[in-house]
Amino acid sequence: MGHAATTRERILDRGLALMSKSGLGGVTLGVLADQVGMSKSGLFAHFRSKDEVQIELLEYSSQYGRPHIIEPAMKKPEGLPRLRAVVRNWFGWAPRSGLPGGCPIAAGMFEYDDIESPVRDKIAELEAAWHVFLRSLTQRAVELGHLRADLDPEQFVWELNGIYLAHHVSQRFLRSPESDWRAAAAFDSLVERSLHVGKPGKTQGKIKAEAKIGTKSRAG
Amino acid sequence: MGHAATTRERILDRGLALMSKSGLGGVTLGVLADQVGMSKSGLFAHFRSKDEVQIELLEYSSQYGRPHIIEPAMKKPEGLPRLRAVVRNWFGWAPRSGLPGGCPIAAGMFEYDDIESPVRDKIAELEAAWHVFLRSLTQRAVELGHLRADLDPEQFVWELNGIYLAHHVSQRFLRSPESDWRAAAAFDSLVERSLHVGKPGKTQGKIKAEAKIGTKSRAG
DNA sequence: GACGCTACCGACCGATCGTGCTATTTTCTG
DNA sequence: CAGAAAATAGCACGATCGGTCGGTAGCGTC
Repeated sequence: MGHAATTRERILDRGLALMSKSGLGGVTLGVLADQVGMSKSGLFAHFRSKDEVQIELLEYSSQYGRPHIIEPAMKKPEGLPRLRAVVRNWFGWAPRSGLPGGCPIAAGMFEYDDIESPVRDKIAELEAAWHVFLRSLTQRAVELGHLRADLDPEQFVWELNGIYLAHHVSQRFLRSPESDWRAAAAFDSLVERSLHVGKPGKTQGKIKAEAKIGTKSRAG
Repeated sequence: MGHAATTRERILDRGLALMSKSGLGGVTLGVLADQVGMSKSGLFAHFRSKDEVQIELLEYSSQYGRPHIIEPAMKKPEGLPRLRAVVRNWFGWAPRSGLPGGCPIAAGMFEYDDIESPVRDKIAELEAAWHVFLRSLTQRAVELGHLRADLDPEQFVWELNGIYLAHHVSQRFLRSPESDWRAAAAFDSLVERSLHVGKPGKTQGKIKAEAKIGTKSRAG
């Protein structure tokens, strides 16, 4: 597969833009073929089904994001700096990388939350992989003492994901000019309270207890 | 519009379930008519267009949620207790209220982030109203001294919305059994750091600076 | 020059989409 | 019971959906 930069790539390129703009459901064989400038059947000959088009498109978008999000951050020192860099590149990566619509995977998680299909499985796979990656970064920051030792990396990533989604909505749906710095502020706040062991006030004590219980019940 | 119950309500009822399960785009005149048990044209006579069906469905879902989310919380004392109660009722309200699929408005925000249409406007309207409501609750909690005076209610609600979205994804897409307590923990953490005036350490100063930079660099 | 292979096209399928127009049935009113 | 009015159904339209099929133009190979 050295440099198969042929038609298939042209299809995926166009499809990526289309998916970003119109969502996964908006990627239609007819419309996509039109965008690429070939007949529907000509395009279809490259794939076994529409599902396959969508799945490859999702994979492609994931690969497409990597050099924009992960790679530049990998030059930063391990631990918190690298985590910060990844997050900075992550938030709003899609429009910044030439995808006019938002992150296709984020949109897909809402579009396919009930529909059972291989496309859904693909989204879940990508999401899980990204989740694991973020958690490993977080865990490394804990190991290096950048984040406090008793931090629950799972919870950290969970809340981080919330900030990302809020940013997505704030930017793409509400079109708020505040979204960037709101997200940055939220993230910094998340980091800040993950730095050192905070004074365990009564409220926090209760939280910890709840968290522990939950953690235990799922430990298996 | 006194008590025009009957068919229109039956349509909206069925439509609400359908919308929750299949998303806004899944609400199709044919399918909906089938669900209601009448002909497509018979159903269509009650509305001027499909857009109107969707818009009324969104409004209906908003009204539908109110007694499950807001009203029981209004019995709680003003300020933080009431805010807590609303949030507790808010997270996961849809499945808890008989909507098998998730919150239709949340899903709609991702589905219609690029499509310009009156449906989009309706979602934006509902979202804005909810946002205002949450902010007023937060502000009241500040006024009563339950939350710290220098808290930015806007940012509070912004982050709260992130937790809600993360919960939606965690529950509906990932189907994680953890979602409920993860969300509760995140919310408690958000409240906890909004209680008292945190020491404005050097880190926080740096945060502000970065946020400013980020905003500027992307402003173009 | 006949062959097979790949890439692509145009036409077409049955289904469903939103949406009109015209009955027909049901219900309300006098 | 008549007749108006409202509710519902029947039907057809153009468009689009995912997908199939038969065909053909270009190409390297014997």
